[in-house]
Amino acid sequence: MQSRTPVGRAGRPRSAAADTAILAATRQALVELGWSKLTLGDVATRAGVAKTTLYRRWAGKNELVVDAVAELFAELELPDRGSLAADIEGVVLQFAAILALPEARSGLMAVVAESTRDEALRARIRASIVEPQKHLVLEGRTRAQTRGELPPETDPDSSARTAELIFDVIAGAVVHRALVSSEPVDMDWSRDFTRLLLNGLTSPPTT
Amino acid sequence: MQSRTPVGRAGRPRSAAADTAILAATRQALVELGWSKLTLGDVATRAGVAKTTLYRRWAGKNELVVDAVAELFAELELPDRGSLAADIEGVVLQFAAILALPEARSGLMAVVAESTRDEALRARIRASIVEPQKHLVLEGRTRAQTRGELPPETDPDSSARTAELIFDVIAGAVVHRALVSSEPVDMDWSRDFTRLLLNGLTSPPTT
Amino acid sequence: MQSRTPVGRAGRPRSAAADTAILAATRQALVELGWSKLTLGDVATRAGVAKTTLYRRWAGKNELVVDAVAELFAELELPDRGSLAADIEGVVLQFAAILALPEARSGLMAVVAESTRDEALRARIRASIVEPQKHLVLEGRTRAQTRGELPPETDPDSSARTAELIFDVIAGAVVHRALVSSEPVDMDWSRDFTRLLLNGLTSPPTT
Amino acid sequence: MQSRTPVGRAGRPRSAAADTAILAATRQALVELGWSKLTLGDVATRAGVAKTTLYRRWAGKNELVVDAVAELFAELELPDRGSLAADIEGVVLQFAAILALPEARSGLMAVVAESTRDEALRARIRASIVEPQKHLVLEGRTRAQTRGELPPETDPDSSARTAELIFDVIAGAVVHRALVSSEPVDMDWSRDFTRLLLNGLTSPPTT
DNA sequence: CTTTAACCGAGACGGTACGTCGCGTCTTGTA
DNA sequence: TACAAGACGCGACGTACCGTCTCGGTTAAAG
Repeated sequence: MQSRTPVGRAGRPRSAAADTAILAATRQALVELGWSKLTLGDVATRAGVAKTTLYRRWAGKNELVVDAVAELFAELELPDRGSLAADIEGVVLQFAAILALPEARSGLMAVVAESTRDEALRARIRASIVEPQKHLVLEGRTRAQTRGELPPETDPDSSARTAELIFDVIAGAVVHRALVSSEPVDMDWSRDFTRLLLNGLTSPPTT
Repeated sequence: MQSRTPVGRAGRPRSAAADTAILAATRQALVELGWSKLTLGDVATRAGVAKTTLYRRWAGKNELVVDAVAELFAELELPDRGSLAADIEGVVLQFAAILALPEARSGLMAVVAESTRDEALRARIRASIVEPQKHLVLEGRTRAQTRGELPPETDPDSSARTAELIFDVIAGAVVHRALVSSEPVDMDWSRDFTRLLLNGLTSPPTT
Repeated sequence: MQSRTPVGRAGRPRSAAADTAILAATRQALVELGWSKLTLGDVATRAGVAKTTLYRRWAGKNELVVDAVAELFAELELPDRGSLAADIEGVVLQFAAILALPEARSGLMAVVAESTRDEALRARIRASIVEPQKHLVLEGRTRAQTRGELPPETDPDSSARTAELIFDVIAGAVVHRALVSSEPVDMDWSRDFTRLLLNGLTSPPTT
Repeated sequence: MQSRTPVGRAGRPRSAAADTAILAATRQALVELGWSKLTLGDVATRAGVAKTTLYRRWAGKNELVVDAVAELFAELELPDRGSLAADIEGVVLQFAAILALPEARSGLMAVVAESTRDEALRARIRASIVEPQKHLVLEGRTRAQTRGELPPETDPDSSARTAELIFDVIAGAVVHRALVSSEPVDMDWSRDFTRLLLNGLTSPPTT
């Protein structure tokens, strides 16, 4: 009757626990059902939450799955294994381990597919999942330069372009091997791939 | 493609025109609506065909879209441009041109996503879309060996493994650049990528 | 592919049994739940029918309940009990018996309430429920005139107006007694009411 | 009307203005939306009040609307127009005028419909809306007896029964004419009805 | 040149999920 | 203790597609 909202917050605050429960439930549903049979009603039930609560926080299935999958990739890091080749092999295997998780396989490609017609979704995927991994390439290069395995950068523009290129090559090759060719990304493949990346086609493999 | 009226059977044969019309309608719907909003009822209407006719020939949306998209990739070939580098750049640009088509972008990734939980679908995608392109790698290598740009094969096992690896690297990198990073696969990128593939990281680009 | 719809009917015809089952299920739900807790989903389940089938045939809850209730009133008739007074008493008791059914009580008033803001619904109620009963008044009057209990009509306009008036008085009084005052419409009340209707207030009851 | 802060209670007292604002908002919403589309959240907003405040005072939509509608009928009275017939015609027209208000039409029948399955609601309607009007019948009869238009009462039981009967006949007929037959309750109809009520069917109208 | 079996269009059917809306309750901070 | 604000669990809404099932009508190869 008198009102006058004095400052920022009014009303009951959103439950922080709900977010956690919903994202976990989403991953569980991805494992059991896969992307296309996952329903938001089912996720809500698993999370012990009402469907409306879910819709209040995410615009739809796509956005929800992006967030759920992003948490899986957040743990990637670049351990120092002593040489550039060993560092690359290590990160390739880590990446492959994540792609072996059903919740990642099913969810990741589906949102990428959806993003071909939705610029906002594409941006969200890049911001939440892809960009945060690019530091791996930059760190790896800096470390290799420190070791003297790679020459220092001269042209900053070329430097950035090359980093992007390497990222696309590594990420693309691993994803294609794992999800399209459907063959294992194991230590053998990782070694072959790394040798190709470092030496190129014209320096023949020395198997 | 998938049906063919059984031999020596009485009764009215299936309309051949229907197959063509349905696949064309599917691609048109992919362009206008994208995978997730494409409905089989709508495809049937566009094709001037009853829903039953469609279901008599395809098991579902996934199988239909695989066939519709496969026809897009069937036209890829390896023109002889005089050098291994030029051949690779050429095929990369051709591949990118197909991935620029909305019906390919939207459909391809979606069926790959679905295939993460459906072995039969995965096999169908490989048989219809992926495997037919591998000859590009084999032809390119043979041609390069003839030219003396690459040494001849010694170990047949290593030879096959390397071909698979190169295929995953090329296809994966282009797809990742085009659909995930969402950056253009143009002549510049194609040249950078080919140089990396041929020379490797440790032979620095000479831009 | 060839088509040319030759004549009237195409496609699978609607199930006649479904209509019957749906209306019966509606009345059962009215008995158990009442108007406001009746849901179309529940009616569909009771009828062993999909919700879509129900919506294909009725625009909404209102229209459905009108049809379901109309069948209850369809059985009203005017038995010849020998005198105008006896005839009126008989029809009043019949009417009251229907209003004693929970499915009639709950449904009838609710759709009348809804109809106060929906001209189409109001017309449907009149056409399906109300108008079909007016012949009771006309038959009763004709019969009474034949018996010499009432004078023959002179002015056709006045005749119609009076019939409408009598209908409103009888129907209104019984409904009000049963549903608003919530008192029994039994033989005593029926007799009192009939005496008032025939003799008026100024000819005092001779109880 | 229904609440009243308990005596001798600590804490902030309930706002009296809120009750008024809520009931007015309810009537306004009945006019604009009708019973079935009226929502308590909307009423609260219109009244400038939180939903909790509303629920603290009324159990639900039914109770709220009964109170809102009751205020409309509270103003009915029996002006002395000189004769029994004129008095009846006057009260009939007054009653009809209220039933012409959208907030009364829509609200009244709806709560009556709801009351068919809710004894407490039925009692509330009678206590708040119906019973307070019965004095009109009693006053009218007394006045007519004073004038000599009607004989004095002899049997108190019969007297009460007749008053109830007349009330049901008048209220029922007017409601049926206005809401079901959906015809105007104007001076002509009022005169016809009054003549029938006073003289009965067998004393033919002298139009 | 007729069978006759499979085809075809249309569209109704039993389902499932959608995304929204209102309910009545609760949890905040402020008065 | 009341109050405004608004999140919450719940359940129904009406719609859209799914994949299946009648229908009546057609069409080409087999008899």
